[in-house]
Amino acid sequence: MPGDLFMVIDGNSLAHRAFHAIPALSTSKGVQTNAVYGFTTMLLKILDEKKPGLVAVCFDKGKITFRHDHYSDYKAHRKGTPDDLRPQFPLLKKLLETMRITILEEDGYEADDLIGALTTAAEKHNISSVIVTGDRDALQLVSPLTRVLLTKKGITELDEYDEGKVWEKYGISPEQLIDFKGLVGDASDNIPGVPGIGEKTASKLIKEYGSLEELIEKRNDLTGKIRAKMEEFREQALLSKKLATIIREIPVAQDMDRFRWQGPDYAELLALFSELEFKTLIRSILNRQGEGKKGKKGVAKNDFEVAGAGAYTVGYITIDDESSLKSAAAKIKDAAKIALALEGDRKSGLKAAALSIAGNIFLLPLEGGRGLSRAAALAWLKEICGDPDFRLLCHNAKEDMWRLKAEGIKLEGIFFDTMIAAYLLNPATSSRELTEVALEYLKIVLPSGIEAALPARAEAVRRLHGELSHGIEETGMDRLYYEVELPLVTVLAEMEMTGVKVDRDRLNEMSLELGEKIQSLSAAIHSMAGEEFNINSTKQLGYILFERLQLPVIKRTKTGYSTDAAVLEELAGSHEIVAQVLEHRQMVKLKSTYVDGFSPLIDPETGLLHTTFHQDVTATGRLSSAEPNLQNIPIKMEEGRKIRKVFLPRREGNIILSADYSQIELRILAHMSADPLLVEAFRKGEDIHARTASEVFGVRMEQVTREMRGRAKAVNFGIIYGISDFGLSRDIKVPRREAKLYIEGYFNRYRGVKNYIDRIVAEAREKGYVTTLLNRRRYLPDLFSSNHTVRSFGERTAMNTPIQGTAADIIKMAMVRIQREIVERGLATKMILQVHDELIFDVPLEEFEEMKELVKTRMENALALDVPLVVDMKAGQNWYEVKVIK
DNA sequence: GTGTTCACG
DNA sequence: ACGTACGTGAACACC
Repeated sequence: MPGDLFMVIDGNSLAHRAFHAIPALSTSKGVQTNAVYGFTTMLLKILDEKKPGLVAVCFDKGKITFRHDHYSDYKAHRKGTPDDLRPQFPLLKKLLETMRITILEEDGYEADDLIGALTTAAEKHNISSVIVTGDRDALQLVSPLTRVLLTKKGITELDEYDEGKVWEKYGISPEQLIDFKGLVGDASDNIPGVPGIGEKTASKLIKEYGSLEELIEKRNDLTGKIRAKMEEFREQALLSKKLATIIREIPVAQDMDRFRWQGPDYAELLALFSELEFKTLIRSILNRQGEGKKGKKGVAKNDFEVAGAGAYTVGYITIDDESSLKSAAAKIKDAAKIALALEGDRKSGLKAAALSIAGNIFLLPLEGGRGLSRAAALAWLKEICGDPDFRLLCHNAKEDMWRLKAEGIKLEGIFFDTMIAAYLLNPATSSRELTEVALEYLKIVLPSGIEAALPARAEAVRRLHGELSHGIEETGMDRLYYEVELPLVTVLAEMEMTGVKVDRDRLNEMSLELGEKIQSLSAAIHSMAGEEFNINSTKQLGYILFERLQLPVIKRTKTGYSTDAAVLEELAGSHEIVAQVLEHRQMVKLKSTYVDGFSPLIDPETGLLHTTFHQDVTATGRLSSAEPNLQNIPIKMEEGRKIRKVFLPRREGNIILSADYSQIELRILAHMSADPLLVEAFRKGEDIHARTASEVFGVRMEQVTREMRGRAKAVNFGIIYGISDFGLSRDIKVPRREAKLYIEGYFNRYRGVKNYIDRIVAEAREKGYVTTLLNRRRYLPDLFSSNHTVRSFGERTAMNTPIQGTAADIIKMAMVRIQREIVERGLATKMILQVHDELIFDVPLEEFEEMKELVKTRMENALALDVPLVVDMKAGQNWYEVKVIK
């Protein structure tokens, strides 16, 4: 047994440390896990580093220890365990159980004392120990056989102390640390020590006299104040030393063998990590386990799954000649479903395809060099992908459509998209990469880089279909999935591929103009500042404004001065430089993000801009747009709005048609809350903000001023976002008390809305999630946070998501139907953009009247609510010129 | 990679 | 007592 290292861990200390080091973290169902997570990472790391043969974790047990018998105020000032930490202790114990690590706790003793007893026992057996803790008191246990690993910053940095290091750091021996503490005391444990003696003096005295007892005995040698203190407080000093001393004579740990560590029960550990949603940890464990396994001869074998108790391998057949193609084709033809995985990017074309059916996985290489030509392989792939009668399973089918487009293949039979399904099941998770989804739902780690990776992906997609389709039905999202999201995939692909025509000449002109404007603004700003600096740097700008020019600091960020637009507007009166900076900011934004940002993304052949719509990003169900983002093209400010002039119809004579829902979110609120006033206003077709003003300010509609209407409008927005008086007051620039009155006034008049908000939050708390009209779901773990700010955020999300999400449901339904109708009628019109509540079409002149009617009707009737949906139609020669049409 | 700012609905 | 409206993507500076 000697030679083995004994690792003794202070469970309480590390749990607290982990709790504070890891920001709030919880499972999708709201179970707090930050301390468990931090503890686990730390534990795995040190076990891996030290590879101990024996391990024990000690916990405090029972509130009263022998130290209270001696001193009733012991630890009186220490705060109790935080509410969010306490429930994590059972999880920690469960973790240690699955790690097969022995837990030690004894009534009436602190973890410290147990640790002391254990290491002392180990020393008797001549076993080296290492103590892991965040508590410096453990340093007194350091000896030739015992070291201490002390947590430094965070959870991963540890300092190792042996005797030499203690001497170096404190100038005294480990045993003398308790004498030292007898003098100095410890505020956190409420150990008094000797008042007036600090670290410096204590250190000097102990070095000179060797121990506290010796010092007290020879106190007459001392002089002045210290002598008087030692006389007066000598009992207190001795008591302090006793309190600080770790008791080593607890009758535990005679049999060291009970701490022998055999390594974790991996199956149980994976199950626990899965329950706690520790995905990174699952992956690292699976990776570690999967090392060193190789395939067999003949059928290529690939161990991409290591789940639970046993490894699981999957073989695949490479299609590399006419005969293997023929036999594969025969099997594929009869397959009920075919999972597809493609390799290659949008530009360079396909490199390989993998197909998985029940019983067989095929790899189809497409880079030649084998007994099958690329053309023959692609021809077969086209037979499968181009035939709507096959039931194809994909992960991110839209991306596959782009990959296949490069080979002239249109993907037809999309039967299931695992990425979209995973999104609906939990839209809040950070990534929908196949690797992540497979890990979560199949508990497998997909290989990467090797040839076998693609067959593994196809098989994962096939298996995921089973899991996810089940989940979609169980959560009542089948209609949303099969009738909205899945058909939308092809609609979005069509939109992306169509692209938007851009006026490159105008773009270049704008770039030059903006460049000149920025130049002259820069010169003016630099001369007013009296020096050259980078205006784009908030740090440098902050220095100029608040230090050099001494302007008042309005707001701070966590790293320095805030210079955002709100701050600058407030400073605009103080110095003429400020307005110039604001304008400079605006121009730089327009030039870099839009004008110059587009250029590299425009297809040089066609002059088309192809955005990517992401269907799996937002937590609410909205789409997002990227590379470039065409959902945030300026409109509010005239200078920016001009950018819209570069967006043209794709052919001369075509027209841009824009259709946007009027007040869709407030209408949804009216429907969901059934508030009589709100419903009535919409049914009558009233000006909703004016009506709100009339209700809140208690005046007749005719008496509503512009200002009143503006404020009411802000209140209406606020209601949707989860209003606070603070936010409203900031937005409309009235005192907070006044904002508060508006909100109260609103809820007084619109009782139905108030009830709806209360109801939705209560329901969310009960179920852990909220839903939209089409049953789209969002889990809200924040609702159960003990942090007030986080919890309030959860509550606002609870009320906003059903509204924003239902609006997303509605426009998505409209898109699917409009696209279907365009195809059925054989129209040449193209849907080109969606901007949350707006659809934009590129319409040939001869289809204009038909499309106007079609779009308006389909959008307004996408979903029947208790209030009408109203769509405003605009048209023009470019996106800037669009004007309201009847 | 993070923080700040700002464009949109 | 707390910090503050919901949802995005992109550019830039700076570590």
